[in-house]
Amino acid sequence: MIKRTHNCGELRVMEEDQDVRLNGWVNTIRDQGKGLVFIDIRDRWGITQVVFELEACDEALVTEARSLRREDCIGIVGKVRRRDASSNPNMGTGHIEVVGGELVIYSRAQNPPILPDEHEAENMSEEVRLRHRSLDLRRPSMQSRLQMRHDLSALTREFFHRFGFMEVETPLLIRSTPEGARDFVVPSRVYPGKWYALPQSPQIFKQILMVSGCDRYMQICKCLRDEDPRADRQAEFTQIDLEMSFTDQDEVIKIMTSFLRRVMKDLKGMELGQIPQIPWQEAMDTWGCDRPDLRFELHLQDISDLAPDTGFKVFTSALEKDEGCVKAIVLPKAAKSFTRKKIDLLDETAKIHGAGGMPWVRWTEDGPEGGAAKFIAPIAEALQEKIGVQPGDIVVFGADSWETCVTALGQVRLRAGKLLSMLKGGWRACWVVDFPMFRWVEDRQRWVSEHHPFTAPRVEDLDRLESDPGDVLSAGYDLVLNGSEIGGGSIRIHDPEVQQRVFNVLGLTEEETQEKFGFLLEALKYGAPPHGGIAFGLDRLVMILTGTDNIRDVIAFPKTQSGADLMVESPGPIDEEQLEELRITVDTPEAETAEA
RNA sequence: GGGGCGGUAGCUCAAUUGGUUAGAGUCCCGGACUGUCGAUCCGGUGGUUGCGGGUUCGAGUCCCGUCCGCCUCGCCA
Repeated sequence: MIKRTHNCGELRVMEEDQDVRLNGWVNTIRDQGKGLVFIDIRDRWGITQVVFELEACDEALVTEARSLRREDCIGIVGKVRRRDASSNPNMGTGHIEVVGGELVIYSRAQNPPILPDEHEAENMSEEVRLRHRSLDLRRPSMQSRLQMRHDLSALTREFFHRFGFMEVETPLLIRSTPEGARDFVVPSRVYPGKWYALPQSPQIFKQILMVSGCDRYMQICKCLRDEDPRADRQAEFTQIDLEMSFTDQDEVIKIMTSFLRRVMKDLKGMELGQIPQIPWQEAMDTWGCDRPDLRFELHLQDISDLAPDTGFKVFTSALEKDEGCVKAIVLPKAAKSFTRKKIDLLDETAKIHGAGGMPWVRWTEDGPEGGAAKFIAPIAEALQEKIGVQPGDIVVFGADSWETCVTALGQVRLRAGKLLSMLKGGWRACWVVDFPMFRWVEDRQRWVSEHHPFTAPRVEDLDRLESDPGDVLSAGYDLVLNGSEIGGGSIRIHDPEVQQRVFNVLGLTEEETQEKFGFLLEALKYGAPPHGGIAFGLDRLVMILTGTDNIRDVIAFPKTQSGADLMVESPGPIDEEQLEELRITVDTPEAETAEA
């Protein structure tokens, strides 16, 4: 093997006339005939042009170089030469080339199914890319995403190390607990019929570490939730997880704010401004979403007081509902560019998210026009006054129970923001605070935690925990960047009595809590410090830092939407003996097992 | 579990209303070329139209089922 002196991205005119050795892959071959051939050699750091010519070597070497094919793995020895007239300003190394004097072919490549070529990758089906991931990852853009991920991990460890955090590993094989997402489970061989669960997060372990006196814990850890993936969600994902003792909400927010600032500055050269704190109620009322995208306005405005005067049945019947309301969004100067088709898109968005429809009007010098104009006409003046609509604008309305109304309009807002190209540029973060403690779930006929069952209720709400659970706020907080939730945490319950009361509200009997969470309640008994923490979604943070909207692009070996790894072809079958050893019998329809 | 889009050469795509031997670019193979840089030019190989069934004289195209990928609703404390 040729031991390299440089990588393929670093040679400059400064190294002129130096003898160098490079290792890498053949990116392209430009064969000019019997006496001249150009080879672009690529490694993780870049691409360098190597030239084999009769003036510098014998014919046999040129012939061998001409036999190279894309993705052959090679090493070369040569001399750096300045390229004057023929320089290529598009490449970092474009002002030099290496005149080849020796060539070692480590490994010839069969004709590869896909080429690590950015031009082609733009159109390549993801299925093919995932199946041949080793080749896909050779692409510079994929390499740079992996690099960004590494840079973030390295910065994270360094940052928290300096603040006195200690990285502690927590187990992967734990026990299944109620609440939360569906668990991935692992059968026990030693205890047939019993199962481990893979952690949805190290939540309880990090709390126990606080009880153990670790004081400040952090971990970059895998979390697993057996739920359907999305474009920004994988069943298996990575969290930056941390927990602090003797802390409060303000301190956690302060440290994490400076962490995010540092990330943006070091990795993107961006100064992130002040990060406002927005109460959950305000976020929902104004943005229709608990993770508001502050890069554009299009606020939801309440017009419930004007709605009765319209005589519009959609409005009046909404107001009759429990917590019914009517809200409006002004789309400034949209009248011209918004065709009926775009309005229909917004209407469809509203419907998908639970609204019956989305009334709208176009505003002209003479007031409302089109859509629901005849209903809006009676309140035109008051409405103009209230929401500041101008001629040339479009106004869209939502009318329903509060939750349906704001969430549907919140989605309409996002869609409209995209259609109006308002999402460009900028980094806007906010903290969302004052979350409700519980949410009533109609299907299950019970309260569930908005955050998780270990989140502390606000002290002032403690005595209403049982009497009015829906009204209790928690000491929880989410960090939102450009409309994406990148972190969430809370101050935890450190009083076993309060913890038991919360479990009770969630409908867990004392027996059940003892069985499922006994170890936590036990630990809290022996002097638990006040503590709290947060978990950051590492994958999502890297997505934002690398500007991709596909989480699979920031994970080296991701899974598809049905949880398969197309490269290793997991999940796969296991041997009969393995099943027997685990005392597991499989009961699947024949059709499914026969298929392959 | 529901909705939407898609699956044709190794890769990216085309194929009129159901009609001849399923085409093109690229990759690959062969040839030409001493300054290319998404090299160019000439020639060539390459197909179970995801899979199974049905309708038809005839199916890439129509129907039914199924598998896979992407987006999305539910779900994701």
